[in-house]
Amino acid sequence: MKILIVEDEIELLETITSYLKNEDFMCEKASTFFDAEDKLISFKYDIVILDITLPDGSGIDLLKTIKKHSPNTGVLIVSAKNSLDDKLTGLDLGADDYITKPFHLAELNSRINSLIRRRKFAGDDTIEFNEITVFPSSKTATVNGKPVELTKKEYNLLVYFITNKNKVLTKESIAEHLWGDDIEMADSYDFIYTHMGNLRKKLKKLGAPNYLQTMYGLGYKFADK
Amino acid sequence: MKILIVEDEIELLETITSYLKNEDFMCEKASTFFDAEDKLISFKYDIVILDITLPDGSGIDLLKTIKKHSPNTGVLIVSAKNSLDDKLTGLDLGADDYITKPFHLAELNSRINSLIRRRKFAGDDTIEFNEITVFPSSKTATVNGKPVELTKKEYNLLVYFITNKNKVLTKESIAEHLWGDDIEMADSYDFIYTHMGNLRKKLKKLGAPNYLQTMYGLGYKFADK
DNA sequence: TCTAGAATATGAAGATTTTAATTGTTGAAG
DNA sequence: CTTCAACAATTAAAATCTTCATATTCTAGA
Repeated sequence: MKILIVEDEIELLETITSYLKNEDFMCEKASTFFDAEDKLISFKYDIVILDITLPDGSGIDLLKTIKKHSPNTGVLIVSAKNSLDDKLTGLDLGADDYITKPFHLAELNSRINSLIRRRKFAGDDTIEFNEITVFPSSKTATVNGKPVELTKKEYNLLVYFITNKNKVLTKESIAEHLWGDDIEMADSYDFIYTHMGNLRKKLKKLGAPNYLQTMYGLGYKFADK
Repeated sequence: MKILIVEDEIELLETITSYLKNEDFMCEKASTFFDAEDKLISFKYDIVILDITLPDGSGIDLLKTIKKHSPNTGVLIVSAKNSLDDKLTGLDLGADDYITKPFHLAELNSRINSLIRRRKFAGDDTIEFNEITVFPSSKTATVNGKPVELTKKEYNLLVYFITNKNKVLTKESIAEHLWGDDIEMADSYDFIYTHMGNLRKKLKKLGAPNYLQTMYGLGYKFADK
């Protein structure tokens, strides 16, 4: 998933970039109109985060350029302006979403993810970890090239772990992520043990090491060794 | 669900109010600091939508008043300012969420709903339609006072219909609302027929009329007659 | 090191959800 | 007024998810 971030405030540009890199996106930066235009014509991006208030040109023109050269690229407009007109103009011209400064990075992240979902960019993309490969477009996965028969919950569990590799995930966060509103928190979470067991069993059967490590009293971690 | 809207821009105040009334919230308005303070002390609200930039007093002080008199009230701060400081101050002082002008009414609505979910305000609240009563706090429902044994999907289905009574809901929107990411759109939606049938059967068994009307080729409508 | 209690794992039963096949219904076109 | 095809309902079976009872593992503290 390749993202171009167009933002003239250097500090904010760096903040966003390092945050999104940490979320496992491939990021490139552009801090001027011409830099952005150049990169947009030369390379293909899945998503462009576009500040429309640039000092040396209008972001709206960049939006037109994007839609002309690669109509499948998703555009998330960032603006400090309070004008509703900007918002509407942007959305009319084909932007996919709009976020007003200041914003929390978490919100930016969630908008990017909802954009990915809506547009099904996932089509071109795979998520990998050693011998395991996940294909979001078809919601399937393979181990050493052999397909794993995963149920919906197991698939979601695997994706959640693989996209948060090397991080300890608590049962609470797993429950929140996979079940959301449907689950009353502070319940027993017993079912997670079951799903973990089933997922481990299926991955093991196809020859993957047990990456799903139990961190006693803390949660689980998906990692090597 | 009782909501107080504190906003000095009269036009916006009216817009928000009529929108939220249409979403079946009980709304009251306050356009000045003193009006708001008066109402906050005299009545109990589940949620306060609070513009912190009032001409005759600081919204931050109102926030303190709210937290002092009724700590369980949820507060959604509205601000035109771009300052991150305001946001943090507000959240530190006990606000539950923050939205920057300008915003779409749909976004306001979704934030209110997520606030309701998080705080479990639903505890005090019921949703009713003739002989049917839904208790969000326990995720249960009754018909003529007799409990209906509903599964999770059936419960969600009933809530979605009853909170959108008299509106035609397409199979697509039902699928999106109940299954969200977990479902690939443009699928068959066959399972909705099954769930509809099961829900109808259970409601009928307890003596409720068939409110779940089929709108051939369009979807379903939950309504009288 | 040993032990008790908490945390996690496992397997099978029970409940729910989804699929699939069949039957019934609707409304537009002839 | 028919016919036909799309839409919807119904039912049973299959798959999945959750619960429950039991077993195992882990860790802090004796």
